[in-house]
Amino acid sequence: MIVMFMGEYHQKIDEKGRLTIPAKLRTELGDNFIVTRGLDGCLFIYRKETWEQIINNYQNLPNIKEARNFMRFFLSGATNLEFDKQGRINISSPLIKYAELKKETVIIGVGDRLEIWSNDKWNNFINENEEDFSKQADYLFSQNIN
Amino acid sequence: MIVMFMGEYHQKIDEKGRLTIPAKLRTELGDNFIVTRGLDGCLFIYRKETWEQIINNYQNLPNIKEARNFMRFFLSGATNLEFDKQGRINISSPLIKYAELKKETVIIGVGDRLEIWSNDKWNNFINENEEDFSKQADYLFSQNIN
DNA sequence: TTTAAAACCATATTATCCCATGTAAAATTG
DNA sequence: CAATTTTACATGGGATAATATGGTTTTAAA
Repeated sequence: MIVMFMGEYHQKIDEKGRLTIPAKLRTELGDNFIVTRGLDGCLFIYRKETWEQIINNYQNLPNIKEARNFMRFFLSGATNLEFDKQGRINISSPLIKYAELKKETVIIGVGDRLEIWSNDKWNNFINENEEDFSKQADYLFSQNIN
Repeated sequence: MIVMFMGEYHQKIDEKGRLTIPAKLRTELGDNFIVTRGLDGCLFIYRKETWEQIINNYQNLPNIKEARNFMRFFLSGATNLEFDKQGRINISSPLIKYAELKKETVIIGVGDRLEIWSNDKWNNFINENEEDFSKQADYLFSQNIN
Protein backbone atom coordinates (compact mmCIF):
# COMPACT_ATOMS: atom_id res chain seq x y z
CA MET A 1 0.00 0.00 0.00
CA ILE A 2 1.64 3.21 -1.19
CA VAL A 3 -0.83 5.60 0.35
CA MET A 4 -2.38 5.04 3.75
CA PHE A 5 -5.51 7.10 4.07
CA MET A 6 -6.34 8.18 7.62
CA GLY A 7 -8.37 10.72 9.52
CA GLU A 8 -11.88 12.11 9.80
CA TYR A 9 -13.02 15.26 8.00
CA HIS A 10 -16.35 17.06 8.14
CA GLN A 11 -17.51 18.74 4.94
CA LYS A 12 -20.73 20.12 3.55
CA ILE A 13 -22.25 18.82 0.36
CA ASP A 14 -24.28 21.46 -1.51
CA GLU A 15 -27.61 21.10 -3.27
CA LYS A 16 -25.82 20.49 -6.56
CA GLY A 17 -24.13 17.43 -5.14
CA ARG A 18 -20.71 19.03 -4.92
CA LEU A 19 -18.39 17.92 -2.13
CA THR A 20 -15.01 19.40 -1.29
CA ILE A 21 -12.31 16.83 -0.66
CA PRO A 22 -9.90 18.18 1.98
CA ALA A 23 -6.67 19.42 0.45
CA LYS A 24 -4.54 16.89 2.29
CA LEU A 25 -6.52 13.99 0.90
CA ARG A 26 -6.54 15.49 -2.60
CA THR A 27 -2.79 15.28 -2.89
CA GLU A 28 -2.87 11.67 -1.74
CA LEU A 29 -5.66 10.77 -4.15
CA GLY A 30 -4.07 12.13 -7.29
CA ASP A 31 -6.36 13.17 -10.09
CA ASN A 32 -7.53 9.78 -11.21
CA PHE A 33 -9.91 8.01 -8.90
CA ILE A 34 -13.17 6.09 -8.73
CA VAL A 35 -16.24 6.58 -6.57
CA THR A 36 -18.60 3.67 -6.04
CA ARG A 37 -21.27 2.22 -3.80
CA GLY A 38 -19.55 0.96 -0.71
CA LEU A 39 -20.42 -1.53 1.97
CA ASP A 40 -22.48 -0.71 5.04
CA GLY A 41 -24.24 2.28 3.46
CA CYS A 42 -21.33 4.55 2.58
CA LEU A 43 -19.45 5.40 -0.61
CA PHE A 44 -15.92 4.25 -1.41
CA ILE A 45 -13.28 6.27 -3.21
CA TYR A 46 -10.27 4.43 -4.63
CA ARG A 47 -7.16 5.57 -6.36
CA LYS A 48 -7.13 4.26 -9.91
CA GLU A 49 -4.28 1.83 -9.20
CA THR A 50 -6.10 0.33 -6.25
CA TRP A 51 -9.32 0.02 -8.21
CA GLU A 52 -7.61 -1.90 -10.99
CA GLN A 53 -6.12 -4.30 -8.50
CA ILE A 54 -9.49 -4.94 -6.94
CA ILE A 55 -11.09 -5.58 -10.31
CA ASN A 56 -8.28 -7.98 -11.20
CA ASN A 57 -8.81 -9.92 -8.02
CA TYR A 58 -12.49 -10.35 -8.75
CA GLN A 59 -11.80 -11.53 -12.29
CA ASN A 60 -10.35 -14.62 -10.73
CA LEU A 61 -13.38 -15.41 -8.62
CA PRO A 62 -15.42 -18.44 -9.71
CA ASN A 63 -18.49 -17.58 -11.78
CA ILE A 64 -20.99 -18.22 -9.02
CA LYS A 65 -24.08 -16.24 -8.33
CA GLU A 66 -22.71 -14.44 -5.27
CA ALA A 67 -19.67 -13.17 -7.10
CA ARG A 68 -21.78 -12.06 -10.05
CA ASN A 69 -24.17 -10.15 -7.84
CA PHE A 70 -21.39 -8.46 -5.96
CA MET A 71 -19.75 -7.31 -9.18
CA ARG A 72 -23.06 -5.90 -10.36
CA PHE A 73 -23.38 -3.92 -7.17
CA PHE A 74 -19.82 -2.75 -7.18
CA LEU A 75 -19.37 -1.89 -10.86
CA SER A 76 -22.76 -0.42 -11.62
CA GLY A 77 -22.19 2.20 -8.97
CA ALA A 78 -18.70 3.11 -10.10
CA THR A 79 -17.85 6.45 -11.67
CA ASN A 80 -14.61 7.97 -12.79
CA LEU A 81 -14.45 11.44 -11.26
CA GLU A 82 -12.29 14.55 -11.36
CA PHE A 83 -11.85 17.58 -9.19
CA ASP A 84 -13.19 20.95 -10.21
CA LYS A 85 -11.06 24.06 -9.85
CA GLN A 86 -11.95 24.31 -6.17
CA GLY A 87 -11.13 20.68 -5.32
CA ARG A 88 -14.70 19.38 -5.31
CA ILE A 89 -16.22 16.26 -6.79
CA ASN A 90 -19.70 15.89 -8.17
CA ILE A 91 -21.58 12.97 -6.70
CA SER A 92 -24.32 11.56 -8.90
CA SER A 93 -27.84 11.43 -7.52
CA PRO A 94 -28.07 7.61 -7.42
CA LEU A 95 -25.02 7.55 -5.17
CA ILE A 96 -26.32 10.40 -3.02
CA LYS A 97 -29.53 8.47 -2.64
CA TYR A 98 -27.74 5.25 -1.83
CA ALA A 99 -25.65 6.78 0.91
CA GLU A 100 -28.53 9.01 2.08
CA LEU A 101 -26.27 12.05 1.94
CA LYS A 102 -27.62 15.25 3.39
CA LYS A 103 -25.73 18.48 3.85
CA GLU A 104 -23.48 17.37 6.68
CA THR A 105 -21.00 14.83 5.38
CA VAL A 106 -18.08 12.92 6.85
CA ILE A 107 -15.06 11.77 4.88
CA ILE A 108 -12.82 9.21 6.52
CA GLY A 109 -9.57 7.56 5.51
CA VAL A 110 -9.51 3.77 5.82
CA GLY A 111 -6.19 2.52 4.49
CA ASP A 112 -6.46 2.03 0.75
CA ARG A 113 -9.72 3.95 0.36
CA LEU A 114 -11.74 6.93 1.46
CA GLU A 115 -15.28 6.57 2.66
CA ILE A 116 -18.10 9.12 2.45
CA TRP A 117 -20.77 8.96 5.12
CA SER A 118 -23.77 11.02 5.98
CA ASN A 119 -23.09 12.65 9.31
CA ASP A 120 -26.05 10.91 10.94
CA LYS A 121 -25.07 7.45 9.79
CA TRP A 122 -21.50 7.94 10.89
CA ASN A 123 -22.55 9.04 14.37
CA ASN A 124 -24.81 6.06 14.68
CA PHE A 125 -22.04 3.80 13.55
CA ILE A 126 -19.63 5.13 16.15
CA ASN A 127 -22.17 5.08 18.96
CA GLU A 128 -23.37 1.58 18.23
CA ASN A 129 -19.93 0.05 17.97
CA GLU A 130 -17.71 1.91 20.39
CA GLU A 131 -17.89 -0.68 23.13
CA ASP A 132 -17.13 -3.53 20.77
CA PHE A 133 -14.16 -1.65 19.45
CA SER A 134 -12.53 -1.33 22.81
CA LYS A 135 -12.92 -5.03 23.39
CA GLN A 136 -11.43 -5.85 20.03
CA ALA A 137 -8.68 -3.34 20.58
CA ASP A 138 -7.83 -4.82 23.97
CA TYR A 139 -7.42 -8.13 22.23
CA LEU A 140 -5.45 -6.81 19.29
CA PHE A 141 -3.14 -4.62 21.33
CA SER A 142 -2.29 -7.54 23.52
CA GLN A 143 -1.01 -9.34 20.41
CA ASN A 144 1.76 -6.97 19.49
CA ILE A 145 3.94 -6.98 22.53
CA ASN A 146 7.26 -8.24 21.25
CA MET B 1 11.21 -1.15 22.25
CA ILE B 2 13.82 1.56 21.81
CA VAL B 3 12.09 4.37 23.67
CA MET B 4 10.38 3.95 27.01
CA PHE B 5 7.98 6.78 27.69
CA MET B 6 7.37 7.62 31.34
CA GLY B 7 6.07 10.37 33.53
CA GLU B 8 3.07 12.66 33.95
CA TYR B 9 2.93 16.16 32.53
CA HIS B 10 0.25 18.82 32.88
CA GLN B 11 -0.26 21.10 29.90
CA LYS B 12 -2.91 23.49 28.67
CA ILE B 13 -4.63 23.04 25.34
CA ASP B 14 -5.69 26.34 23.78
CA GLU B 15 -8.92 27.19 21.99
CA LYS B 16 -7.30 26.46 18.64
CA GLY B 17 -6.61 22.87 19.69
CA ARG B 18 -2.89 23.38 20.14
CA LEU B 19 -1.09 21.37 22.78
CA THR B 20 2.54 21.77 23.78
CA ILE B 21 4.39 18.50 24.13
CA PRO B 22 7.01 18.82 26.90
CA ALA B 23 10.50 19.27 25.51
CA LYS B 24 11.75 16.03 27.01
CA LEU B 25 9.08 13.98 25.30
CA ARG B 26 9.62 15.81 22.02
CA THR B 27 13.13 14.55 21.66
CA GLU B 28 11.99 11.01 22.39
CA LEU B 29 9.13 11.22 19.90
CA GLY B 30 11.13 12.42 16.94
CA ASP B 31 9.33 14.39 14.30
CA ASN B 32 7.22 11.65 12.78
CA PHE B 33 4.41 10.34 14.89
CA ILE B 34 0.74 9.42 14.88
CA VAL B 35 -2.10 10.50 17.15
CA THR B 36 -5.17 8.30 17.33
CA ARG B 37 -8.29 7.44 19.29
CA GLY B 38 -7.14 5.41 22.23
CA LEU B 39 -8.86 3.13 24.68
CA ASP B 40 -10.80 4.21 27.75
CA GLY B 41 -11.44 7.70 26.41
CA CYS B 42 -7.93 9.01 25.89
CA LEU B 43 -5.72 9.59 22.84
CA PHE B 44 -2.63 7.58 21.96
CA ILE B 45 0.54 8.96 20.42
CA TYR B 46 2.91 6.52 18.74
CA ARG B 47 6.28 6.92 17.15
CA LYS B 48 6.08 6.13 13.46
CA GLU B 49 8.03 2.89 13.85
CA THR B 50 5.67 1.59 16.52
CA TRP B 51 2.64 2.59 14.47
CA GLU B 52 3.88 0.65 11.48
CA GLN B 53 4.29 -2.46 13.59
CA ILE B 54 0.73 -2.16 14.83
CA ILE B 55 -0.65 -1.65 11.33
CA ASN B 56 1.22 -4.68 10.08
CA ASN B 57 -0.58 -6.83 12.59
CA TYR B 58 -3.92 -5.61 11.26
CA GLN B 59 -3.16 -5.94 7.55
CA ASN B 60 -4.06 -9.58 7.48
CA LEU B 61 -7.49 -9.38 9.04
CA PRO B 62 -10.15 -11.04 6.88
CA ASN B 63 -12.64 -8.82 5.04
CA ILE B 64 -15.54 -9.52 7.33
CA LYS B 65 -17.80 -6.93 8.81
CA GLU B 66 -16.24 -6.88 12.26
CA ALA B 67 -12.75 -6.35 10.91
CA ARG B 68 -13.95 -3.72 8.48
CA ASN B 69 -15.68 -1.81 11.23
CA PHE B 70 -12.71 -1.96 13.47
CA MET B 71 -10.36 -0.67 10.77
CA ARG B 72 -12.77 2.19 10.15
CA PHE B 73 -12.75 3.17 13.76
CA PHE B 74 -9.03 2.77 14.13
CA LEU B 75 -7.82 4.51 10.97
CA SER B 76 -10.42 7.26 10.89
CA GLY B 77 -9.21 8.29 14.31
CA ALA B 78 -5.56 8.46 13.25
CA THR B 79 -3.59 11.48 12.07
CA ASN B 80 -0.02 12.03 11.08
CA LEU B 81 1.17 15.07 12.98
CA GLU B 82 4.15 17.40 13.22
CA PHE B 83 5.36 19.96 15.72
CA ASP B 84 5.06 23.66 15.06
CA LYS B 85 7.94 26.02 15.78
CA GLN B 86 6.99 26.13 19.46
CA GLY B 87 6.77 22.36 19.90
CA ARG B 88 2.99 22.11 19.77
CA ILE B 89 0.70 19.70 17.94
CA ASN B 90 -2.67 20.50 16.49
CA ILE B 91 -5.34 18.08 17.61
CA SER B 92 -8.26 17.77 15.21
CA SER B 93 -11.73 18.54 16.51
CA PRO B 94 -13.08 14.97 16.18
CA LEU B 95 -10.30 13.78 18.47
CA ILE B 96 -10.81 16.63 20.92
CA LYS B 97 -14.45 15.70 21.01
CA TYR B 98 -13.72 12.01 21.47
CA ALA B 99 -11.37 12.55 24.39
CA GLU B 100 -13.51 15.38 25.79
CA LEU B 101 -10.46 17.60 26.07
CA LYS B 102 -10.89 20.87 27.89
CA LYS B 103 -8.17 23.32 28.76
CA GLU B 104 -6.45 21.28 31.43
CA THR B 105 -4.74 18.30 29.88
CA VAL B 106 -2.55 15.48 31.16
CA ILE B 107 0.11 13.76 29.08
CA ILE B 108 1.46 10.50 30.42
CA GLY B 109 4.15 8.15 29.19
CA VAL B 110 3.15 4.49 28.99
CA GLY B 111 6.00 2.49 27.52
CA ASP B 112 5.74 2.53 23.76
CA ARG B 113 3.16 5.33 23.64
CA LEU B 114 2.05 8.61 25.13
CA GLU B 115 -1.50 9.14 26.28
CA ILE B 116 -3.45 12.38 26.33
CA TRP B 117 -6.18 12.72 28.92
CA SER B 118 -8.52 15.45 29.96
CA ASN B 119 -7.56 16.41 33.48
CA ASP B 120 -10.99 15.43 34.81
CA LYS B 121 -11.01 12.01 33.24
CA TRP B 122 -7.51 11.30 34.45
CA ASN B 123 -8.41 12.19 38.03
CA ASN B 124 -11.50 10.01 37.88
CA PHE B 125 -9.47 7.18 36.48
CA ILE B 126 -6.92 7.38 39.25
CA ASN B 127 -9.55 7.68 41.98
CA GLU B 128 -11.69 4.85 40.71
CA ASN B 129 -8.87 2.43 40.20
CA GLU B 130 -6.46 3.19 43.01
CA GLU B 131 -7.63 0.39 45.25
CA ASP B 132 -7.65 -2.10 42.43
CA PHE B 133 -4.11 -1.42 41.34
CA SER B 134 -2.51 -3.45 44.05
CA LYS B 135 -4.76 -6.41 43.30
CA GLN B 136 -4.10 -6.11 39.59
CA ALA B 137 -0.40 -5.89 40.25
CA ASP B 138 -0.53 -8.99 42.41
CA TYR B 139 -2.33 -10.80 39.64
CA LEU B 140 -0.03 -9.65 36.85
CA PHE B 141 3.22 -10.28 38.67
CA SER B 142 2.13 -13.77 39.65
CA GLN B 143 1.93 -14.74 35.96
CA ASN B 144 5.72 -15.13 35.53
CA ILE B 145 6.60 -12.67 32.90
CA ASN B 146 9.82 -13.69 31.21
C1' DT C 1 -36.32 26.71 -26.64
C1' DT C 2 -35.90 24.89 -22.27
C1' DT C 3 -33.32 22.51 -18.85
C1' DA C 4 -29.55 20.89 -16.59
C1' DA C 5 -24.88 20.45 -15.83
C1' DA C 6 -20.37 22.17 -15.83
C1' DA C 7 -17.06 25.93 -15.56
C1' DC C 8 -16.15 30.26 -13.50
C1' DC C 9 -15.95 33.81 -10.12
C1' DA C 10 -16.50 35.92 -5.47
C1' DT C 11 -16.74 35.82 -0.64
C1' DA C 12 -16.55 33.80 3.93
C1' DT C 13 -14.33 30.87 6.78
C1' DT C 14 -10.61 28.39 8.57
C1' DA C 15 -6.00 27.04 9.44
C1' DT C 16 -1.16 28.08 9.52
C1' DC C 17 2.61 30.72 10.41
C1' DC C 18 4.96 34.14 12.96
C1' DC C 19 5.78 37.12 16.71
C1' DA C 20 5.13 38.77 21.58
C1' DT C 21 4.72 38.04 26.31
C1' DG C 22 4.96 35.49 30.59
C1' DT C 23 7.19 32.13 33.44
C1' DA C 24 10.37 28.97 35.15
C1' DA C 25 14.80 26.99 35.15
C1' DA C 26 19.70 27.41 34.68
C1' DA C 27 23.87 29.76 34.78
C1' DT C 28 26.97 33.30 35.95
C1' DT C 29 28.96 36.66 38.89
C1' DG C 30 29.88 39.21 43.06
C1' DC D 1 25.90 31.06 48.81
C1' DA D 2 22.87 34.75 47.26
C1' DA D 3 21.56 37.76 43.80
C1' DT D 4 21.17 38.89 39.14
C1' DT D 5 21.28 37.80 34.41
C1' DT D 6 20.49 34.80 30.76
C1' DT D 7 18.40 31.18 28.40
C1' DA D 8 14.88 27.94 27.35
C1' DC D 9 10.26 26.82 27.39
C1' DA D 10 5.18 27.43 27.55
C1' DT D 11 1.25 30.00 26.09
C1' DG D 12 -1.49 33.47 23.88
C1' DG D 13 -2.85 36.43 20.00
C1' DG D 14 -2.84 38.52 15.37
C1' DA D 15 -1.90 38.59 10.31
C1' DT D 16 -1.75 36.23 6.15
C1' DA D 17 -2.47 32.69 3.10
C1' DA D 18 -5.05 28.59 1.95
C1' DT D 19 -9.25 26.46 1.72
C1' DA D 20 -14.16 25.73 1.74
C1' DT D 21 -18.56 27.12 0.09
C1' DG D 22 -22.12 29.77 -2.26
C1' DG D 23 -23.77 31.98 -6.32
C1' DT D 24 -23.70 33.36 -11.39
C1' DT D 25 -22.80 32.70 -16.04
C1' DT D 26 -21.83 29.94 -19.89
C1' DT D 27 -22.11 25.84 -22.49
C1' DA D 28 -24.08 21.73 -23.99
C1' DA D 29 -27.76 18.62 -24.45
C1' DA D 30 -32.51 17.29 -24.97
